Amino acid sequence: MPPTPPVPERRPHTGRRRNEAARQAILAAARRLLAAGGGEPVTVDSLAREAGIGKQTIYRWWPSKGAVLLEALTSTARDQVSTPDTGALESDLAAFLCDLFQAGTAPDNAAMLGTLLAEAARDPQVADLLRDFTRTRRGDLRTIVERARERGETAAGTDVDLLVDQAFGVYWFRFLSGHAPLTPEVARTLARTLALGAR
Amino acid sequence: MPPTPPVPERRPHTGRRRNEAARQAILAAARRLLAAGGGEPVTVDSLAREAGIGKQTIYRWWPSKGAVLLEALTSTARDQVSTPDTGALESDLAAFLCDLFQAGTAPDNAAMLGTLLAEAARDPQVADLLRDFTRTRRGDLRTIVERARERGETAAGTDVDLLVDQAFGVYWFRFLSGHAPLTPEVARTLARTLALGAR
Amino acid sequence: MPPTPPVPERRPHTGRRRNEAARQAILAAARRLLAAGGGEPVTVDSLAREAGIGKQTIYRWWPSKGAVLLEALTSTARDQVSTPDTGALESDLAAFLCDLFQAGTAPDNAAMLGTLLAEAARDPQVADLLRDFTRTRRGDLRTIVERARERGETAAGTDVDLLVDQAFGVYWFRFLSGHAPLTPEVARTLARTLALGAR
Amino acid sequence: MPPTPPVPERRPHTGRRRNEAARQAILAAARRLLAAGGGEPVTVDSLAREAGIGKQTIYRWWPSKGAVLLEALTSTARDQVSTPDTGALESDLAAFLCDLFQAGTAPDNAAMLGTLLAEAARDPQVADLLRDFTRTRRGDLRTIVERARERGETAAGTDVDLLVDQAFGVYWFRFLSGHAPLTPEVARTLARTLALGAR
DNA sequence: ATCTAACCGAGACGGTACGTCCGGTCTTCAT
DNA sequence: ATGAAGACCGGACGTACCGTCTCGGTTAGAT
Repeated sequence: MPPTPPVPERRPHTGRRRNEAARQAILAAARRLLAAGGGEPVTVDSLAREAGIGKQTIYRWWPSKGAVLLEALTSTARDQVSTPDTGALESDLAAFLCDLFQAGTAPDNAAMLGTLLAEAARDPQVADLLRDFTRTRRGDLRTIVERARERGETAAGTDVDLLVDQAFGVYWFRFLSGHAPLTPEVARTLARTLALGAR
Repeated sequence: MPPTPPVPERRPHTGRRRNEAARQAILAAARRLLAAGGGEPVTVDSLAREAGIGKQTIYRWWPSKGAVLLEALTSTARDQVSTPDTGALESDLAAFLCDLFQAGTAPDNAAMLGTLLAEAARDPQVADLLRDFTRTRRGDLRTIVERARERGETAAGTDVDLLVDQAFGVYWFRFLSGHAPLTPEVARTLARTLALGAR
Repeated sequence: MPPTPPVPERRPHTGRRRNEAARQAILAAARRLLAAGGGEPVTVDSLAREAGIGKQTIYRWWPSKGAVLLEALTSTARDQVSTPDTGALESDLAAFLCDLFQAGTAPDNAAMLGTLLAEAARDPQVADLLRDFTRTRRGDLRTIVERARERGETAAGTDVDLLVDQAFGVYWFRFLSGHAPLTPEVARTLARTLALGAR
Repeated sequence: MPPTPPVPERRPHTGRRRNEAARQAILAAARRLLAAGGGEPVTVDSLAREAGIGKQTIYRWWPSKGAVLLEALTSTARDQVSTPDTGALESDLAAFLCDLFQAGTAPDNAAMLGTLLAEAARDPQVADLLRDFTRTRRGDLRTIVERARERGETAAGTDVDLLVDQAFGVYWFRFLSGHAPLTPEVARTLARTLALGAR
């Protein structure tokens, strides 16, 4: 079953200059297919068909299929997680992790991440892009912890990177394995544990 | 007393039996290819050739290539990590994590896991098997924490699952992303942090 | 659709001595499958299943699959064609050819020959056997012509082999190509032409 | 006169066009492999490798391997046999049959036909194509006989189709069975016999 | 107003791996 | 020893997908 019927709004050829509409059509199609669930792999042909464009148009602007999928993912994920500043480490962490868990468990995003990881594991280019993506996210969390350190909320020897990786580690491990939920309750417990451990 | 045996006349399997040597040859070949590094994907043909068997023999006993790879991995990993019992949570954790990190960063296993994850991400059956595998490993770590609880080393409200997932989370996250090392030093720091948080 | 349900009559294992019943079961199964039409290829497995025997039993008594098929065919064809002796070449030929054409156009035999030729064309052993078979049939026809020669019905320089091959050639060519019928009428016309040419 | 062309707006085929060079490379490779002798079966992979093309390109344009082989054969055979016009039936037949026998026994063509027949016998589509091919060849021979009839060289009741099939029948029967040669001498004898029988 | 070069949808191309099918051999247990 | 069952090796099959190339057509900007 096709995930969604091809959107019939005809994009005009622009010629000469890059057609932004085509670019957006590709990203939108990628999001639809990634989110479609069912685990059907997103092939380049299916992506081109869903977007109503030619395969070459994909390869003209992205180095590989995975790069498209990653951009489709990050362009939506970017603004779903904030870096709150409540003045206390635990509540900052709780807010950040609640957002993270919620975004990661939304069916669409979950499907996207899963599909994307499949690509990353075999396509080194995508793995690099994925690493870049997680670097950015780790940076967000680091910012929160650094602010707490400046407020004197953390002990001297605290390994900030390790703390950050404990948080993301729980998230990725449970997301990938699916053996335990990623509820707001868990987020709060984790925030408390981490804040406690940092003191 | 009824004359028929209680077992409802199981058909007494005629025909040639499964060749255990072939099974072991396949698993051994899978281990060699997974560990070969270079990131070359393990194809079914290469696996059959390396093992000196026919492709059909693979598909007769495993549902997919990934299932073979996973079994090859788990059958070796099982006995590379111990569940130490030093009498104190922190040192138990440190010992366990040192082993875990070491096994996970040994070039062979690292290559195996990476290759395997690629299969898992696209083959749901392999993903299930991988989940089973991690469940077993989590059980080992849980055992350590439970023992500490019986010794009264953990606070009442400690979320054991969360503690376990923090440990494995750091491992998997760094293993997959490769943004930070998995040294014994990190293992000891993580053990201290987790033991502290559990109190 | 299976050609025919496996015949349920259980043959007993005899042990020690060759089981003629198994041999006949194999030939009968071969005939059923060859005649089944539909063009489904007769595989060794399907043959064993249809006959209710093991594959090894086939290879114990025949060198290859094709040899079984050929024997299945010849053992039926042998007694469907006679070598009449009416005292005149033309009527002998007509009788022989009528029989030949009739046997060759019976739906079962037609399917058998077609399937068999497929095997012969790729399996040299079968090709040899098929050659032997046609040699026998050519011999039958030669006998008829030789008798006519003894009666003085043929000219001195008549190439008997060529005459025989013209008869069988028409048969095989039309049988294989199917572009024209093999009716008794054609058989009689051909007999007249050949008898005329021999004079 | 209507402004629109009479052709009812055929879809104007977009996309890259069929590569005639690839087509010719495939046919040439098929001819080489068919003629290679040794009886090695022509596999699709070997065909693709020999032609330097992908397997899919074969399956895109031919329904099966056999169809390729047949086209490879017919495209060469077409112009190896002529329809002579010497003014007399017997000499016309002799010339035609000499050509036919010579072409059919040339090692290259013989190997081709043999290999091809194996395909034809199991692939109905190829069988159809083969039938078309023989129809064309029969047409050539018919032409010769028709010309003789116009010259009054044949008796009234002559069955032209049967005469033609006698000629081709000898050819195919001996070619397939290989029990007797297809020499020019045989061709001339057959021509004399047939011409005689037609009078 | 014309030309031209980059863009577009479509889809054929070379190539690699897949999972299935089959032939002929080998092994197990029962008769 | 023979037979039924069926696992085994080897190897061809036809399909799916990737990333590239080529086709006719479109259009922005240079001439």
